[in-house]
Amino acid sequence: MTKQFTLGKDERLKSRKAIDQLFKEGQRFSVPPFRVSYQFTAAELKFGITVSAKNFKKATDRNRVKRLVREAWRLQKNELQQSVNGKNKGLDVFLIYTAKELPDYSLIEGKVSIVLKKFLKLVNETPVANS
RNA sequence: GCUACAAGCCAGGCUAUCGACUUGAGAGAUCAGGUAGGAAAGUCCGGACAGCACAGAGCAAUGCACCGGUGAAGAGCCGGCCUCCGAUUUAUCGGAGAGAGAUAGUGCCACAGAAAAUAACUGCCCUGGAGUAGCUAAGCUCUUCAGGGUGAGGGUGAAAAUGUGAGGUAAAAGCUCACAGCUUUUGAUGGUAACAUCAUGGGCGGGUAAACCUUGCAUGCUGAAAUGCCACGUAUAGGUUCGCUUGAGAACGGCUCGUUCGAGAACCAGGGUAGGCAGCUUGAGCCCAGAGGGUAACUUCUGGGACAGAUAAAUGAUAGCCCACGACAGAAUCCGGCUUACCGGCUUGUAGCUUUU
RNA sequence: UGGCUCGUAGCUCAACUGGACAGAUGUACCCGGCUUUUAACCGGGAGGUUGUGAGUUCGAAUCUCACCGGGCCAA
Repeated sequence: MTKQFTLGKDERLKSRKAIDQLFKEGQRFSVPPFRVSYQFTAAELKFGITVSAKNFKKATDRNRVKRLVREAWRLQKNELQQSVNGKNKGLDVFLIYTAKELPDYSLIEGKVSIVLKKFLKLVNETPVANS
C-alpha cells in the first residue's frame, strides 16, 4: 500500500526555470484570495506557493500562510493527481496569496478545494495525451 | 506578606494521526535519531574565512580620542580618574559624559546692546588756543576747538575682558598688594597610570571644534551573489569611439609621481546559461559541576553534556487534555559585542510599608 | 546578503553656511460674495509638536547618534 497524503520533492515546483516559464507562458485565473497560474506539461502534478513580503512584513506570518496552504493542498490533491496521471499528462500549478490578513485553516481549506475542483473540470475536458 | 526598582533565568507541556528536511542502518520495503532564537531582527561596531594586491613616496579619505585592565579584536565589557547634574546623612550615594587642542590659523555668535572681540563710540582727566559769556581783577567757571592720557562708568544679552577689598593717580587700569577662582612650569609625596595633595614661578585676549581645522593613533580593496571544481549551452557575428611602442588599458585599491606588464579596451544592441559538488557547519565556540587566580570584566585546570543546515528555500497541520491560557518573533558562511521588540512567570538584591514571634 | 538614498500643511514643493510667527499664488478643505443653482471667478480663514526619541549649542527643520517608515541598486 502506497502513501497518499504526501508532498515530497517530486510534487513541488523546485526549478527556477520552470517557474519563470510558467509565469511567462502559463494561463491563470483568480480564486480570491489566490491568484492561480498553471501550465500543462509532460511530467506530473507539481505545486508551489508564494506570499508577498509587501502584504506580510514579518517572515513569521509569511511562513504561517505558506504552511497552511501546503497542508491544505497535501490533504486534498489526491483526486486531481489521479486524474492528471490518468490522462498521462503533467500540470504545474502556482498559487499566490494576495490578501493582507492572516487566514485560519478552515478558510484556506475551503478555497484550495474550490481551486482543485476547477482543475478537475479542466483536466477532464482535455483529451488524453497520446504518448 | 505587599509595593517599587535593578540584575539574571525561562519562553507552554503531553498524547494520537498525517506530513517536510536531514543523518545513520538496510538490496529494498522500511526502521531509528535530530530539526529554529534570546533576540534568529536592525546591519551599528569588531573579527574569522576567501579572492585579488602584498616595490615605494606624497597628497587625500575614513574612523577613533582621560588612564589601566580584559579579550582574537573593537566605538564592547570591567575598574579607576576628572567634569556636570540630582539627593540627602556633608560625606557618601545615584545618574550622565563623542572626556585631545579655542595662546596654530580661518569662520560664526540672530534680536537687544555703546560694543560680540586688533577694540571703536560715549564718557572721565590733563595741557594749550579762542570767546560781544559770567564774576571788580589775578584767576576760576562755562562753551567750543586741537593734542595727549585712560579703558573705571554705559544694564542689553545666553555670554561683556576673572571677582571682592585696599593702595595708587590729573583721571585710571592686575598698575601694585591681600584673599578667592581658572590655567600652566618645576620640584616633592602617594599612585602602574589618568590624577590627587603640598610648595614654587609665570599667565588670566569670551563661546563654538556633534563649524572648517590642528595634533596623535589606526586603516590595502572586495564580500558566500566571495571563491574553487564539474556539467550543459550560445554568436570567433553586428554598431560607435579609442588604441597597437608616438602606448588604449591593467597591476594600482580615491588621486599624483614612479615602477612593471602590455594588444586590445570601453559603451550600445543582441544571444546563451541560471544545473550539480565543495565552501556548509565542531568553533578564538556553548552549557553544567567542582577546584583555583582576580575588586571586577575575565581566566586556568579537571570531569560531564548537547550541537538545524534548507536552496522557490524543511523545522509543520489537525484533534484532545492540563495549566500560569502562551508575548516578541523564523536560521541562510560563522563567531564576539551593541541596539531595538517582548504576554506572563521564577530567583536574587536594595528601599519603603504592614503584621506576627 | 551587501550597499545607496529620502522623510516638512491632506497633496506637490520652499526655507542658503544653525537665528525665531516654518513659507507658496499651487491644489484640496471651510466661510462669505457673484449666480435661479453648480462650476469658474473674487475676498477671507483654518490646517505643522518639521517621521519618533535623545544629545551638542544661548538657540536645531538644519549638526550628531539611536530607532521607525518609504524608495533604489548589485546575480
